[in-house]
Amino acid sequence: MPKENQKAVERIEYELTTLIRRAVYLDISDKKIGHLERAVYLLLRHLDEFGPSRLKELAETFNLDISTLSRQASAIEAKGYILRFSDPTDGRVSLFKLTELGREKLITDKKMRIERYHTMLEDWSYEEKKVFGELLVRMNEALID
Amino acid sequence: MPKENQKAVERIEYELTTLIRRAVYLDISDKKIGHLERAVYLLLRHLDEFGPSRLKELAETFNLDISTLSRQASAIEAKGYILRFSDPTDGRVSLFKLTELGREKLITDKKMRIERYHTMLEDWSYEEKKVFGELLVRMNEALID
DNA sequence: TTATATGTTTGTATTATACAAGTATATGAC
DNA sequence: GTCATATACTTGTATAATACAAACATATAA
Repeated sequence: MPKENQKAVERIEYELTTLIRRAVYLDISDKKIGHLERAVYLLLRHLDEFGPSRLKELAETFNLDISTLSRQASAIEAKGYILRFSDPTDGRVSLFKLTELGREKLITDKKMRIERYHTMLEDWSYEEKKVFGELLVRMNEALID
Repeated sequence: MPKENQKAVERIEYELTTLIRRAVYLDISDKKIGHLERAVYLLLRHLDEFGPSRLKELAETFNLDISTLSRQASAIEAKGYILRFSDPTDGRVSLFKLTELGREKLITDKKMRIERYHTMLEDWSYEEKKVFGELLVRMNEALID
């Protein structure tokens, strides 16, 4: 059924475009989840998941210019969420790692975000949530290129 | 199984955050889909779907300030994609509608976007695409608040 | 008919971003 | 070993999207 397949893809295109708009807004608005801005949350999450990272790595992860990450990291460092230290094997490299405060902030924020998703999805069955999560993983793989 | 349910929600939170970052990047990068910027695409799509609209309506739809929409609409009007006309029942109101050029651009762009999704999802079964689309619809409903 | 409300535009400030130039360190050729 | 080049990062500058506030035009209601 190529026609139904076409419809399904069209719906995904439509709904994903809508979802991105709404989700980005939600992150910016008063109703935003937690205390951390999205960029900060993602950076802390990356450090938590992958350990100490250099600017170049972060820039590539987020598809942003190194100069942008340089400023972001400095701002987050100034807040005390991350710590800068020199790579002992290469004096040019600044590595960043989470501070205890940063880790606490990340955990708190993650909890709040997950709590919000619990509420939003409270009338979904476990099976539906499971399948949606799995399909999102595949969608993310597809988006890498 | 509350524990598995928890894991499923955590995964959704994680993957959606990732998806938004990747998708927003894809819209900005060289690899961006089609010719229209996301804001323009969404505005044209709204006019196509809901017919002539006033600024206030567009601003609410996109959760943006009216002044922002005022400038966006002027820019899109200058490109010839939309047309401004006065509401005959209320002289304060500017209504906007698609021009023929605007509709053509929208159709072309939508085709390209859908084509890209076809490619990205080519190894998904029809059933998977169908379910994903349905769950996205529900996710979007959940996001409205 | 005048005060107030509504819809839009315009002025201004802020923020996130990219690109380019500059600085510090490392590496490799000789 | 020294110098040219490469790499990692920072800083200067420009741009674009945005919000907020003030201004302006039109409508509504007392």
